[in-house]
Amino acid sequence: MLAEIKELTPELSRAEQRVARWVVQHPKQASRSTLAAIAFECNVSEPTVIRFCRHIGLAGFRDFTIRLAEDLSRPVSTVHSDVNVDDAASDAVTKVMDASIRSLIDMRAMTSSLPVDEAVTALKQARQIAFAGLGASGHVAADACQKFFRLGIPCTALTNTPDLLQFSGIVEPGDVLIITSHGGRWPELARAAGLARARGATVIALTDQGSKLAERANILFPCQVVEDASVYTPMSSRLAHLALLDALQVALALEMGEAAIEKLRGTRDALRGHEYH
Amino acid sequence: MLAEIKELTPELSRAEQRVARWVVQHPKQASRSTLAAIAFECNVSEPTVIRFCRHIGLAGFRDFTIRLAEDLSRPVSTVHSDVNVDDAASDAVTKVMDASIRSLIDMRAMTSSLPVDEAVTALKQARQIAFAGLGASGHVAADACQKFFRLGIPCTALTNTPDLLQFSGIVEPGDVLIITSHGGRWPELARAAGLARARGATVIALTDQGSKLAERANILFPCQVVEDASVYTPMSSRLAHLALLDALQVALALEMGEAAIEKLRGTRDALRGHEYH
DNA sequence: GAAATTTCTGAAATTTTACTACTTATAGCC
DNA sequence: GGCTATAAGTAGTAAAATTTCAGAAATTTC
Repeated sequence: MLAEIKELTPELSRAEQRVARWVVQHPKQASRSTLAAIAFECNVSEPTVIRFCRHIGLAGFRDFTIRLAEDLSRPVSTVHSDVNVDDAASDAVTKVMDASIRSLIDMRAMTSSLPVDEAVTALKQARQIAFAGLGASGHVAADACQKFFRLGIPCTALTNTPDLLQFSGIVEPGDVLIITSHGGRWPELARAAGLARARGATVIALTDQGSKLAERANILFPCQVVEDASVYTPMSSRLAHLALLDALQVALALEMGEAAIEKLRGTRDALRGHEYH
Repeated sequence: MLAEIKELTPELSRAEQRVARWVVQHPKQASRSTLAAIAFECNVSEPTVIRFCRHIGLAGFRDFTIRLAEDLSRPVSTVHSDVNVDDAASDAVTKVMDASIRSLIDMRAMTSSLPVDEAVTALKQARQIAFAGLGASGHVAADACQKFFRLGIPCTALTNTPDLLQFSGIVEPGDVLIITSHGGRWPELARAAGLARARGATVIALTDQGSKLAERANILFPCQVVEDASVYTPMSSRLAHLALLDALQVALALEMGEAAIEKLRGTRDALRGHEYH
């Protein structure tokens, strides 16, 4: 419906165009405002707002608010997702959430083409697993580390360059190094991947397909990088990485069978007593 | 929301129950009716209908129609499929991804009822912001800390109990403490929230609605806890928390205006030279 | 089992909100 | 420039939501 309003805007009269523009920019607010409030916000009279509603094919203002409310909570994709300077706080929140959801959906769409089995096989045989990432990806690495460690596998998180490089200089064949990077552009990551691989470790990369890091990895989980449209754009890819690592952990646990279940139960029970005291 | 109404029905008075039942049976009609029409249909008086709206936690009848309309156009949450021992690795991956997506969608569906504006107002005035979380939520806290720090606001991440408790003993009025917790069951978190609040800080909690922590927070972002069906179930709520904090950061940046943009550009430019060398 | 207290419910009044009728302003055209 | 047509606003009206309050039901207490 917002798209429709945008489309019809040129055909409306001046004052009504003002209403149309405001509504498109503050859809959430619009759906909850009163007629008078919108008229005030747009500097037009109340009848103008009603005429606007009629012109876009609705019965009246009452109808308008309900339709808009329905529209706003419809499955994603309807609204354009770039955050705008004029957005009300709650509109921005919705847009950011939508972007996050989209990035997960995109990743899900590719699951069938991902090298899940290869990765699980490598992880199952690993003597130890290291998770590397810098900046925001560092948190992904740390989170994943904690996740996999609960399977009873020795795990480390490497979230700075010196640690990572040192680690890649001492890995042994069979060790697995999982490197997470948004764009794969940090040269140290590619270097570490090269070193680790040369020493016989398996390098798994979650990064952009065309990057140097991607080239040097044994197993690649490609993640298309969405170019930052504005300074506001948060790095939604990191959510996709987290979700993918969650999924890999579960897949690995299944592959490990009873052993994994026992470990997972162990971690859970250890916390339980503490939780309620 | 309809589910919620059903659940609350027994607690309502007789006349209000009639309204509740009618609404559940004619949700679409209810969303487009007037107060008088519904009162007539249910054979109750108009105030009764309003009281019904208030009892289910809404502001009034106006609020009711909009919420209902939003609710009705939401995609019905399909059955969440638990990971099965017999699943092939790639099936498991898909299921876990689906669960992650669902948890984000659920959160997105609630955005309209979240106290975004209150939170942004508090954050804008904050002298400093602290992000607290234990275990997996610790990574969420650390990630959020890094995000908000880029706006030029003094930020800390508190990911263990001693740090958190000490911090809550020295906060000053105007400071904001954001506590993230899956179930809100760790008693230390509630204690810290109480201490911080007593000292005049604003406590924002991302946690389960019924928890002690939730009670003690100034501002609550409720996150329904999905009971762990099996040991495999990963904590998807953490993704929702991350996405929500992303969204809050963007909302805050918008509210801060030019100042925020300048800071964000600054952080970006500082990295740029390094990225390609 | 009656009195007292609480809770519930609806009638009527009040306020707010959406909508209409009519008037004034504006822009286009001969 | 004056006429026409359309746009926008003022003021008023009907309708809808909300509040107040008093009577009715239910519950508790003695």
